[in-house]
Amino acid sequence: MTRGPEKQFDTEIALAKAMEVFWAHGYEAASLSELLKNMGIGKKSLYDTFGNKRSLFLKALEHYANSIIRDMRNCLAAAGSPLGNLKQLLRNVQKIHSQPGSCGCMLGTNIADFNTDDEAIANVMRGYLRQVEDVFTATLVRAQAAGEISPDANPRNLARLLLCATQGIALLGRVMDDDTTLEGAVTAAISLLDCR
Amino acid sequence: MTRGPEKQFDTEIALAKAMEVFWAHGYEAASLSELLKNMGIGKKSLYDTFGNKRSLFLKALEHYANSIIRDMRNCLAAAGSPLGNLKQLLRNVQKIHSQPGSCGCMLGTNIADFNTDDEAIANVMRGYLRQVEDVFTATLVRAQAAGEISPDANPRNLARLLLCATQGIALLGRVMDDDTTLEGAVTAAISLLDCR
DNA sequence: GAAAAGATTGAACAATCGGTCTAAGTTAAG
DNA sequence: CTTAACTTAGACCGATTGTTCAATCTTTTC
Repeated sequence: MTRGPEKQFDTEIALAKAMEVFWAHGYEAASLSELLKNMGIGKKSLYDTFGNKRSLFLKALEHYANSIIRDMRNCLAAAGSPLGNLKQLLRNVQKIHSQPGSCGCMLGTNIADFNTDDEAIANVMRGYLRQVEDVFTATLVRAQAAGEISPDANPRNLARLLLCATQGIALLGRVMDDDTTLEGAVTAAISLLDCR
Repeated sequence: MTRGPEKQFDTEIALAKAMEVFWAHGYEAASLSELLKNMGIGKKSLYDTFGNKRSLFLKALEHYANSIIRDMRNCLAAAGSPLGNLKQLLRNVQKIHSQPGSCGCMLGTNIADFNTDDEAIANVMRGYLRQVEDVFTATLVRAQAAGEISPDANPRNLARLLLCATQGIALLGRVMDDDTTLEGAVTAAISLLDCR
């Protein structure tokens, strides 16, 4: 079997810690020294385990995206009214990003941070954003089938608007010092969804 | 009077060039070497004229914000229906950020780029965002007075939603390779504004 | 105990960062 | 022409970037 000592750190925990750093500061501004400090491992261990900074970031991004998409699905697939669940989700988004020290969505922050012509990263980002859009769409389709939103509404386009709006909310939450802006935006969105 | 040779470059043009670099890459990723190359001046001239990188950024940000807020006002204050003007603005936003090579909104990009605890920068950002919100609000108030949107609507909150949505649109435009997402989002927004 | 395999530490790498400063060049006033 | 004021290009600074690597340590197998 394996020879030599076991790893002195948990790969998953280290990855989660790395994710926090990339989340808070974005790819470029997340320095190796801060990553290492937060992950609690040495340089060589990082490179042996995760490759390099870029592939560590990709793994952390995957960890993040899978996590929030799972949470979204859980929230929106809850029993009861699809529209009610959607409203609840929007309120949750508002609450999370209104908290002081909130650092936005890791996807959005790094869309801004990465060079726009980095196609490899852009493709990964697009994939995750598309998943979010799809989750919104599926919920809106069910809401429409249940008669909760207008039969004339276009669920796919509505989902795209929700995607843009939530990304904007997460972004603005990074800089706003009170929650009136985010609260108002979500209130307006909910009231528009109710208008049939 | 003044002695010695005149400046060999135009301060305003150099500032506009600096703005382009900060716009495309964000504060951190905009290196001095690229700034100097694009501005076409020497290091010493930059530091003598603009102070340092940070104050150059603040001047460039001011230049950008004043410019887009002026454009917004022009578009929304045009003759005719306030709601019609607003729809036109949203379509313009979509078109701009759908173009290949689009690098988003300089405000949004740098909200993501800057450390969240940099209060000085955050305050400047908040000021500009608030101005955008106010322009949206004023237009919606006029649209409401003209009976173009529901008398029950809350113009301030609607403006906050439009602020978040447009920031999200600008952000996603950086990474999207086709315009279906942005087109759908704006279409949904316009159709929601029409729902009374 | 010897040897092999894996993990860790920390020194060193070249490159680049933002920023400073000296030396040279240019122009206007006296 | 001299001199003072101003601009410019570019060498230079220490610090930090991401990355590599040799040496050391620890544990398991034979």
